[in-house]
Amino acid sequence: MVKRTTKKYTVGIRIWINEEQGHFMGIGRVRLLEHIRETGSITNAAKAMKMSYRQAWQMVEDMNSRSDKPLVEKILGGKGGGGAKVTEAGEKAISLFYKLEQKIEQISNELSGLINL
Amino acid sequence: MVKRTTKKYTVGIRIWINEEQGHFMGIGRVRLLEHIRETGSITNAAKAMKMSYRQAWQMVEDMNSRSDKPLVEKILGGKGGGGAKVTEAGEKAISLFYKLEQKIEQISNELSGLINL
DNA sequence: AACCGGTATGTTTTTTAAAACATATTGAAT
DNA sequence: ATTCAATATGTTTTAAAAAACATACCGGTT
Repeated sequence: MVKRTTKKYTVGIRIWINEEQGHFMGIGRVRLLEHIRETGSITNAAKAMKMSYRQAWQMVEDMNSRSDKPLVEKILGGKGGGGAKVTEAGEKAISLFYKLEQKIEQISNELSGLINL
Repeated sequence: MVKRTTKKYTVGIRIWINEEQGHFMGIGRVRLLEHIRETGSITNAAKAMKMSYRQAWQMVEDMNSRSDKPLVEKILGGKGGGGAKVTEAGEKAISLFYKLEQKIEQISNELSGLINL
């Protein structure tokens, strides 16, 4: 028995991807992309996440305009009024993010073990 | 020449310490502790950081009440009206935080190299 | 050409967090 | 016992972010 602390502490970590202008994509936007993939539209993705369509649309717009290739392809009008789909570049971004997050997750656990308050 | 991306991306990371009830101490509170150490009071620390005394006081209160031993010792009344000083436990928390942050910093750089968007 | 459901975008309202303000309390020093 | 500067705490105001609302546009389908 070496430690005699009463409280239990852990290390919390948040990770995101920065583009030149700053914050580009965090877990929230990744989830949005996934919901777009599932539902086929920004409207329904937003509903599923209980966020406003406006905000969801703006996030997509921001990501698209700041990445080399758009992460979401938007379809205007037509059958069903249109929709949105995650592009190949979008899928790549999603999996990259999870890869990074996974590495961090494990490191977070290691660091928690170092706490000696 | 293997990569041909136009944009440059980096990984951003935030780290903090959780106590059982959740967020306990991040970089903001660490800086507050350091300013208290420098100035000898919550009042002056808050001024130096351009935050309201009220908020600074509440942060100290929160940290003290949730840690085993208080991180800040507050002196009420007396010479100069009183003051505040960082305890041994407080100093320990500060250096632990920086130690964790430093490890993370380096990992952040490594991960940035993995980005291939 | 009328319909439909989603995109696109401006405007207003609500919510929430932070700041600002106000005042009482404390205790050593004079 | 008065003073002083800091702690302690309640109340009000401001500011920023999110949500809500409203409406125009778009283009296959019928």
